[in-house]
Amino acid sequence: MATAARVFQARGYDAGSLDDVAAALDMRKSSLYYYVRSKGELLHLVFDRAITTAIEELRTLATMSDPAERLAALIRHQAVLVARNPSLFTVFFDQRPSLDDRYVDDMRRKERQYVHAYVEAVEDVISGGVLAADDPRFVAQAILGMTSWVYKWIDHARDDPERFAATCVQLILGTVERDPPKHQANSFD
Amino acid sequence: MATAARVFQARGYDAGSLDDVAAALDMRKSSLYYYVRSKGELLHLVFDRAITTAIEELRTLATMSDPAERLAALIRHQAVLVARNPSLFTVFFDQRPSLDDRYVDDMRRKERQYVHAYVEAVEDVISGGVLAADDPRFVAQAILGMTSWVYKWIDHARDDPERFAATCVQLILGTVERDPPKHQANSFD
DNA sequence: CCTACCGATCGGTAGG
DNA sequence: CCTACCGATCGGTAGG
Repeated sequence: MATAARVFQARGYDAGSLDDVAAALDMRKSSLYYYVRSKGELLHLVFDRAITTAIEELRTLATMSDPAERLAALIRHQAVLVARNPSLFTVFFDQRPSLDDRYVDDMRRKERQYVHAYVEAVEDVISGGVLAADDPRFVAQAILGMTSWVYKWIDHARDDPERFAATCVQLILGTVERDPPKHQANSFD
Repeated sequence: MATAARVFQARGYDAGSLDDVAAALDMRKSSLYYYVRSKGELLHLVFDRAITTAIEELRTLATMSDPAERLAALIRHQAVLVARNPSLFTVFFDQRPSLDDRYVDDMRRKERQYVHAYVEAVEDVISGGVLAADDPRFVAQAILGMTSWVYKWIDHARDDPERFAATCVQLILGTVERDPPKHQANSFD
């Protein structure tokens, strides 16, 4: 899946052939069919890995009681997760039109649930008075955009995911980070 | 170009065939070759339209003297531009791997210049004390992410680009918008 | 996990 | 701007 993600990131889903994926794994194309039924299933496996990883780590964070701390954790979560797995999320975010129709409903459902966690955190922070804004959905999408976008520009030679995450938290919540919590290494790239 | 952008947005560049583009224009595929030399050239035309439109409107905004006002204008510019032309910018942002190698250097040059205008505006606002942050590049990319991301989720039936733009400005600069400036209608979708 | 191969799609051209 | 057509690529299968 990680190899497929890298191939699809570099060439796009259609142009990235199963011959390319197999070559990167030092095998022949037909051998891949021992593991997957079709190229479409392989793409779905990549999508599923992305959304499942994201949701699993989110679940524990969503239980934090202090609204501002919870939102800060969600912001760091998305920035660090995407920054650490650029090829996985490049495919997830940019190859949506190639995903087979039979998977899209499930994917959209999980994504809506994901966005909802951010909307809820934003609402809680707004009612606590830490943040002023009219539309929590706009704020949540702005946050998801500023953090997710990192896969488009991050250069691992110079940019530290944790430092970028801290910048995002500061921009939204206006507080300087003192003791950023440790994130577990969770990279597929 | 607008039709091609819509086809490539819906199906992706490779899966969106010239037969599809031609059908949407009520012609035959071969007729397209009167206007473009190749499918790759058509894609480049879409890319060029996106970056050129973005840069042209940016040029006038970049001359504003007040740093905070200038940054606010840049934020609104990107949010409204992308929100109004989702198919154009979906192709521009997500079909990069399909762009022919001979165009990528030019595109990256223009993009760097574009990002630089945001970095500069952020630096000026920071030295003015309106915003506190260590790395202007992180802040600029965060701003470009929160605004550009709008093409992924905007629903024109319920979401107003200008209102979202105002939310972004408020999140970054913390001031409530009173009299948002009118933007010219500039939509290709 | 391999070699050999088939069939559909699709970018592109000929010629009008 | 059209009809007719070619050739390459590539997902997928047969059979081992």
